[in-house]
Amino acid sequence: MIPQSTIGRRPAKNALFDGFAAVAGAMANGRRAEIIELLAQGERSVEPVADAIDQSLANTSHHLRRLARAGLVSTRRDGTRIYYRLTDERVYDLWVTLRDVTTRHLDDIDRLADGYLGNRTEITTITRSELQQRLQRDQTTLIDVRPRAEYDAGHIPGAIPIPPDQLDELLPSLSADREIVAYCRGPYCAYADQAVRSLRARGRAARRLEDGYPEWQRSGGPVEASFLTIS
Amino acid sequence: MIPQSTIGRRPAKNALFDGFAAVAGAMANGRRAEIIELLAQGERSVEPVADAIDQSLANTSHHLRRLARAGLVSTRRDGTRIYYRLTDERVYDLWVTLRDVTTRHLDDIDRLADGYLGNRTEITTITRSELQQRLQRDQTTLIDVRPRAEYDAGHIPGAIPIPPDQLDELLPSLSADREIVAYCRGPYCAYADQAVRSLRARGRAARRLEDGYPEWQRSGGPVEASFLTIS
DNA sequence: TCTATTATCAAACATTCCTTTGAATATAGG
DNA sequence: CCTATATTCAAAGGAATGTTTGATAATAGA
Repeated sequence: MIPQSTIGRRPAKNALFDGFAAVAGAMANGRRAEIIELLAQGERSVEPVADAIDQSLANTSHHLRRLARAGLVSTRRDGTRIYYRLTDERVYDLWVTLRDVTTRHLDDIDRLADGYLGNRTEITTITRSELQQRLQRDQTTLIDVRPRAEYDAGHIPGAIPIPPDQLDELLPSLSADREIVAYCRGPYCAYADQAVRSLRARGRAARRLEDGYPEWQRSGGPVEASFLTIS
Repeated sequence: MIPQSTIGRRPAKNALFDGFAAVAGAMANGRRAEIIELLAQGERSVEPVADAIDQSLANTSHHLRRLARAGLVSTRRDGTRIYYRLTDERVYDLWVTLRDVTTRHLDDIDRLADGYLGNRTEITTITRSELQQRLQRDQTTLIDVRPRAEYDAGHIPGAIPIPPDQLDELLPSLSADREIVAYCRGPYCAYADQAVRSLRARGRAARRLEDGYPEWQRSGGPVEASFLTIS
């Protein structure tokens, strides 16, 4: 029995650690986790968020409010719209660390990821540094398969916008003499996998960039932007 | 209305993000947060953990189990005891990042910390690098105010063990000609503050090390250990 | 002022989570 | 085998959480 120096201060200690737990609790819901991943792409108003997570407006508003109360997201009003964004880079760090720890230690996560993204053994990746080299030597066609608004808000220089709803239309128009690299929102974003599968089915050499655009940006890679916000 | 490319795969996407949320949920309880902070000091069996968080054995076992299911802690059996530890360094990173984000963004956290630790304006801190310099020049008396078993399991070279339950006995015996620096388990550990207050009340010059022992160790500072485990 | 749009609030139900209680399991040692 | 120790299991009540529904605020523009 270790002597308790917290005697009498237990309620205060509880309250302090409940504070940390409250922030963890804000991330402890799958839909809110999706929201964080989405807002890492750039600020959004409520409706696009609700669409992305397939939830009602009221429920989405509720989730956003909970994230805001924990300090993870901040808001800005413009006319009748309220835009939500991650409060700062550290919040993104927290999300990436959570994603990373989960990937390493939760036994089921590979099975779950395969369930969502399909078997990924055929999807080979290219590292950020290798991509940068190949781009400099003009050896690679780079495509950005995120929705157009996200491309406009910021993309890797030289990337061709191929929005997910126009994959079938635009993929055949890519020149056939070079390898293609696709990127999207992050390691658990389905768009790039979809593009790579489609290209390989046509006999083209295609890989996906490791992780996605936010990771590229954060690791100091060059970016090009026109500062649009979504909806 | 943005077109939904997740149509039909919504259950799989839900399951994937629920996986991330499950790990966040494992941290989303004040008592479990305390457990993580405690296990960052070294492995423990169930009873010392239950003591530290002032909870019943059954409930503590339940919390540890939940952390284990999320992959955040691992176990090892030795005779009748089962020792719990953080699974790896990344789990500690996750906890530190959560602590950091909470400190920055949760409005109440300063008030809560003051409630537990008292007004900290009088507790000045010293950085790790400054401490290292002063130790090399023999300008500082360094005291480790964690429980003895934690000192034995690893401490900063040259630190004098002053367990929290012997503060009043041992503090007067410290030589009076040098500044004293105290450290303990981390930024929200009360022992070092308690020691600094007590010393300053006696007219001694005293500061606390920023953060605590795990942060010192992790940032590459030298350590000395005798590899004991706690009960 | 009136209307349309965007977002939040309030109430209600079902679900999950936390804690306590008492019983059960696993190991060590006599 | 029997007992003591350390830990987990199972059940139950109360609290917190997630979702839906319908009503309520706040702004822009006619």
